[in-house]
This record gives sequence, structure tokens and C-alpha cells, in this order.
Amino acid sequence: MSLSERKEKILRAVIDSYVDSCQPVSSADIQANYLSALSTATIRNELAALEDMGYLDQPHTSAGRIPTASAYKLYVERLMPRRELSSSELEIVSKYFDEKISEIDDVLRSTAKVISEITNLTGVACFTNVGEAIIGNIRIVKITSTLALVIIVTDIGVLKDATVTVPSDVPEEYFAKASAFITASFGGHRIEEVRNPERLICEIKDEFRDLFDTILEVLRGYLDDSSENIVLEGSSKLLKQPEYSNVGKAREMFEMLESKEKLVPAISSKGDLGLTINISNDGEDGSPECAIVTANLTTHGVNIGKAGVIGPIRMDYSKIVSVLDYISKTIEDLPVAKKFDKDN
Amino acid sequence: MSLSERKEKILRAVIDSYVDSCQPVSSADIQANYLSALSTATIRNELAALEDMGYLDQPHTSAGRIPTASAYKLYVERLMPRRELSSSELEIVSKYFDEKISEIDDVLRSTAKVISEITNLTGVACFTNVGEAIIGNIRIVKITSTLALVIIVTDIGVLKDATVTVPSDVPEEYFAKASAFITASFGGHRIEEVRNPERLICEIKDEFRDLFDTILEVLRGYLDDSSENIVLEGSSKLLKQPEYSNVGKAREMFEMLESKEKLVPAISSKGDLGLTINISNDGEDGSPECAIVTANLTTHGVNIGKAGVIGPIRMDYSKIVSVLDYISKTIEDLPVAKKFDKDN
DNA sequence: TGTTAGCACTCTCGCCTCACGACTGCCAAT
DNA sequence: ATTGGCAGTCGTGAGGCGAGAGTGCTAACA
Repeated sequence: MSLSERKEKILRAVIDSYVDSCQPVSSADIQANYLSALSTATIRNELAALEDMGYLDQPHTSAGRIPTASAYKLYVERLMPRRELSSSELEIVSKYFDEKISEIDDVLRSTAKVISEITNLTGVACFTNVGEAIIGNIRIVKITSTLALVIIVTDIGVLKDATVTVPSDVPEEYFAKASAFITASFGGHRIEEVRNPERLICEIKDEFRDLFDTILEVLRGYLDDSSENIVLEGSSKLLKQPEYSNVGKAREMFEMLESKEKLVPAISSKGDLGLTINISNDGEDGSPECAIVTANLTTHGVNIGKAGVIGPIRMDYSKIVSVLDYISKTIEDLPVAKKFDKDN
Repeated sequence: MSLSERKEKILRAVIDSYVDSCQPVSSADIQANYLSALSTATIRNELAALEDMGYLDQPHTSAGRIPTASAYKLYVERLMPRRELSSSELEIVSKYFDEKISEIDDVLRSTAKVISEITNLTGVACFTNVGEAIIGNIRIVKITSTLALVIIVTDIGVLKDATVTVPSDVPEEYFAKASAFITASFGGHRIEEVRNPERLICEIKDEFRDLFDTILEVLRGYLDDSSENIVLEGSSKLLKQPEYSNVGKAREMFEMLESKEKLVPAISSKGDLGLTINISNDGEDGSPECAIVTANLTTHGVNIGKAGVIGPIRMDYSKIVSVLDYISKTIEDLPVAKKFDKDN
């Protein structure tokens, strides 16, 4: 079903105004601020038609209109203007990305912070499913008489290392040899392949058997708690939004943000698109009424994760999409990204 | 100023009742639920006296009494009962600590979770000021042609490691020698001593000069962002407390929780006591009206950090102190703690 | 046929009032 | 010193009312 140009203009006006003020939009508002060439009566007729088509809602007879979820979807797909970032927004981005960033964790954190600061909503960033990372190099380093550190280098960077206990009488040279063997076994494989370890290597030397199993366990550990890898910034900003001035709604929202179990699927849904917009109406699955917009992050072509924004359904999609686009590009070219080259 | 036994009983009743219900407590309430032997008139007289002494407040003439901050202080010091944990509470603790915990991060996270779950408030845990950690062993490990990992082992565990860029032509053997030299230079010193590096060593071999400076920079990095080391769990639980049913108050609170700059001093104040109770009244320094109770965490005698609870001033101090006590003891004996022994 | 002015109608919101009831403080009796 | 009784205070919630916002509809007009 396609809309006349005038209907599109009016619908856009309703959305823009409502996003800005969170107040139902009246025909007079539209005339005063967006389309002064039309009379309020004409606008009213069009509003009534748009309501029939399912794009608008009316809280009660003597109130203005508010956009429905379908209206937002249409807005994102066809109606919204593509913006450039303002200079103050560009400044915020460079504030966080110009300073030296030395760890991939910092990339995620800065990304989430920038998003939050520019949009005044909650910024979120997470690693790609760590199971898909390709193992490059595994080093076991003895650090005390009974402890060793397992360092796993992958195409998306160095994983958070794990400590393992080892017998105190193992000489350091052993670990050098073991590292080489282990790297030979796992190198080039995706982490999730450890679920079927028998495919990894034909024969395991007996002397490395224990260590091999330990490393397997460590790798499985990464598969289990991908939850650790979510960064949230600016959750408190949600409390500034009128949608959550009701404490009950606010609590639903914060409970979702806190429970990674709910958050992970919400963020990673619809995997591979460049941009995902996920508008969830209240009640359908216990999740609060909110919208999540995420973009994939890549550096030099390697997918490292996702970043986006969480907020009420009423948000400035135009601005958000621009910001996410710009940040994606910024990260694509980040100098720090060199460290993720597969030159190991 | 000392209170008669009856005044103490009444004050305790007021606090217990108010903590439970968040409603002003009337003389009739006290008679019905705590002290049926006394008449309401007598209780009223005592209440008036306690109000004169500054322990109680009256929101308005026809309301009951609520405890003041001094009342809570007195309660914690002398009035409150010392409890044992209930069996369901003990179950929660063992749920989080019986499963294998392999990293110090996990200790903090579990601690915060347990506290939050038992108290229904926000649990917090953090490392001791990392500057006081004593360096044991520093290893530099080459992981790609241009990147190396700096692993710093201290008496409180392995620090989150840092990646540094290195010239691609440096042979691996160099790092082994360098690690030995660097360890010799820094070993046994507290991290904060790097502020005056000239005291650390008399002469630096030229070949290690660059690396030495890099490590200095890495160590200084830890001093700067101690903020990373705070774990919060269950912030959303605060929204269940009537104190924060007003969104404005809730936002103040969440903004504090989000800004490590405000949170760190609040948690680490009054350093060395076994238990610190910090009741901050609204407005005095921009921080929200809340109370923070923290305990020191040690394992096998080594101080590793702090843990506690953040919530409204009206909280069940008796329960909280018991929980913190019990958790402290649990962590003191955690098997995982062995890895912090200074045997390196 | 599309657009517009005018008007009656609807519904929310804030305001006011008022009566209820929760507690207290005080006084007089024990 | 304690207690019952009672008058007094004050917050709270219900109900009513008027203003104002915004609509839908109708009739006129291009």
C-alpha cells in the first residue's frame, strides 16, 4: 500500500514532532510547524485516513495522534531523512576515538559511550559470537610455580586469558613445546569447533594430553559465557525519557538490561544485516516496550561485533542511523585494528 | 547520652517496623506488633522524648515517626540484633561459591550477586586500590609479529594484561631476557611506586630502555583507571524500593552508580575498618540520599578488595552486616585463593 | 472532487472542596 | 509513672466542575 506524497509528509511531520516532544500531535501543530500551506481541516482528513491505514493512533477522542510501530517501520525504510552528523556530534566521536585505544574492550566501551552521549539513550556494544573467532595462536605461560596463563590469540584479538593450575614440577621448557603443539592442533579452527575435538587432530602425544584437555575446557568456557562481552553505557539516561517516568516500566527495562539472557538474543537477532531495528511491543514476550537498533562492526573487513542503542520506541531513528553509520566507518579504519590482522 | 532500656526497645521497634514497611510508625503499631505490655499513651510519651533527642522525625503532626540518620547509626552500633543467616540465605551463598571459581573477577562478581540477591539491593564489589599491589613477576610475550602481551603478576593475582606494539624484527629470545630484567627491576615494589621510577633501579641497559618505558606506561595505566575494577549487580532492584519510586531520585541514584568517579570515593572512604557504613544525606554534595555498607575482603590474610551493598538509608542493617560477615569468612577460605600466594 | 471555515461535541486535566480517618498531644484520673 | 479519653491537626482520596484542547462533521466554495 503506497501513500500519497502529502500523506507521507504529514506522517513524517507527526513522527518528527512526536519524537521531539512525546506529546500527541494535533492538526494545528502540523500546520504551525511543518505544513503551513494546508488548512488544519485538510490535515485532519489526512490524519483520519492515516489512522485507518494503521499508521496512527489516538489516545482518546480529544487528543492528537501518535505514531504506531508500523509508522516507525515505514519511517525508517522510506521516510526519514539521511543526515550528516553535526559538528558537535563529530566532536564527541573524536573525543572518544582520537585518544589512544589499545584494547578491543576499549573499542566497545568507547563505541557504547559515544552512542549514548550523542543519542541520549543507552549505548550497547558486544563482541560477535566468540565461537566464530578463528584461533591463531595459543600460548601457555607459567607465572607461578603452580599456575599458568593461557593466552589465546584469534582473528578478533586476544581473548581474556584464563589461569590454570599446573603441577609444580613442570619445567618452563615444557610449556614452550606444549604451546607449539597446542597451536598446531587448534590453529586455524573456529572456537566452536572444540565441541567436536576429535576432528581437530589425529594423534595427541601423551605428554600433552592433560594440557590439551585443559585448553579444551578453557575454550568451552568462552563459548558458554558470551554474556560477559556486553558493554552498556548510559543506562541512567533512560530515566530521562518520559516513557520510563513510570517506575514500573523503568524497572522492566532495567531488568532486561541487567539480565544478559534477555539482552543477548535481543541484540543479536536477525544476524547479518548491516543494520537491525527491533521494535518490541510490551507484553508479547515479557520484554519491555522498547526499540533496539544495532549495526555490525567490522575493522578492515573482519567482523568484530555489534553496537547500537536501546531506548523507547519513540526515538530519533534518523539521527541514530547516521551515528551508527559514522561510527562503523570510524572503527573500520581505526589504527588499533591492525592488531587484529591475521599475521600470527 | 544513654537511653533507658525501654526507649531502646521502642526505638528498635520503630526502626524494625519502618525498615519493613517504609511507613511512618504510630504508637498503636508499636503496641500491636512489638510491645503489647505498654499503653499507646506511654509509647507516645517515649516517642516524643526520642524525637527531642534527635532519633526520630515526624513528617507531619498527624503522622507516625520515622527514624533519623542518627537513629540508624545507634541501631548499627548497639541496638541491632546479630543474626545467623537463614537456611535459604545460606543456600544462595553456596549456589554462587560452591561452583568452581577460577578468576578473581569471578569472586567479585559472585560476591556482588550474592549480596544483591540476599538483600534485594544493589551489590557492589571492587578490588583494593591496585596501586598497593606488589609486583611479583612481569612477563612479556610476543603474540604476533608486531604485538606483545604484558603479563603482570601481583600478590592479588594477575592483572588484566595489556597489549603493546613492538618492532617486528625483535626475536623472541629478546623478550625472555627482557622479562627477566624487567621483573628484577619492578619485582617486590608496589605498583604506585612507578610514579618515581628513578628509585626502582640504578642502571637500565640501553637495549631494554624502550621496553622499560613502555612497561612504566602500562603500570601507570592501571593506577589511572582503577574505575574498571568495580562490579555492580542488581541495580534494578533499587527500583523496587519505595524511596526511588520517584523517577528523579532514581535517576540521581543510577547516575551515581554509573559514574565511577562518584562511586569510587563513596565505596573506599574510611579505608581500613572491617566494616564501613556510609549514610549520605541528600544534597550535601550532589550525591543522592543513600547508604553504602562495605566490608573488606581478604583471602588468607591478603587484602583483595571490598564488597558491600548500596541502597536507601532505610535498610536492614542487621541482615546486611550478617551477610557481609558470612561472605567475608567464606572468601577468606576459598580454595581459589591459593593462587594469590606470593610464591612466585 | 478536493479543500476549507465553522461549529458542536468529547474527553482529559487541573483545581477546589469536603469529609474521613489516622495520630498526636495534653489533661485528668489512677 | 502510667494510662484512658478526647480534642485538635493534617494528609488523603473522592467527587464535582470548568477550561481548554482537539476532533469529526457539515456545508460552502473552487
